[in-house]
Amino acid sequence: MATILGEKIRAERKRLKLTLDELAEKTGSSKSYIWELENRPVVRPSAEKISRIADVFGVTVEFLLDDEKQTLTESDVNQVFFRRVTQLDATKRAQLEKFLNAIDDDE
Amino acid sequence: MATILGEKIRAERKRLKLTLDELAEKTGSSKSYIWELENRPVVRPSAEKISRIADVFGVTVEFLLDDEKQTLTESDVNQVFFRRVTQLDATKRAQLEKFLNAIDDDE
DNA sequence: TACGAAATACCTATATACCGAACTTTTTAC
DNA sequence: GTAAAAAGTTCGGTATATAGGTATTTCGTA
Repeated sequence: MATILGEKIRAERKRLKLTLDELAEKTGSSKSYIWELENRPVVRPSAEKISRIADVFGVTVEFLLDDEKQTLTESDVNQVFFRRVTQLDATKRAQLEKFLNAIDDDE
Repeated sequence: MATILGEKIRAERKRLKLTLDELAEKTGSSKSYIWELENRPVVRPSAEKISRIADVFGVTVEFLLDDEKQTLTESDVNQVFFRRVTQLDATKRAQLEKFLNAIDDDE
């Protein structure tokens, strides 16, 4: 019944052992609205609310909003790949970006 | 008169040489609403809209929303890059790995 | 110059984000 | 047990997000 976003919010709230009221206060919301975010079948919160919630949880907005992304940690494979990428010099990094642009055809 | 968010959206849109109409279409919005985001003195867009706009621009939601943040940091750039990579299908991901191997000559 | 098209600015209407307060359920302490 | 307190749920109302229209400006080109 709840959205994936709603489930994530509830999970993180529970992880931090916060009540609806506490999370509401920390994010400048009402507890009824936090409840709605967690439970209603369709929600469309403002960017500002989501941003403040992400702040309290210590996660990125992207993590909260991306339904594909169910876990906080990247896979080990990704971590290795990303470490190599961050260590590239600027020229090679630019080459890689260009290559990514070429194969990642966004319609 | 416009918000900092509005100015950022306009700046990025211009950088990508997009019209209001084009950005609207890419983000599933109306052009009038994109105009309002850029020009109205107060706006409170939904997380979904901002997320889709950030996607088109290739920036993080955090960059768009944080008024302090006027320029993209290294970690913003990396975050977007990594996100794109994780969303590639297996074939393209393999291509990218191969390309990385080619340019990343570990002496 | 003029004319159409494209871009921009603004207006109106509708759906819904979000709140406060009341209500119900669960937990805590005696 | 049972009463109070805390947590969670529901609901009605108001403000506003957003689409879709229309008016105005800019721009290319003959």
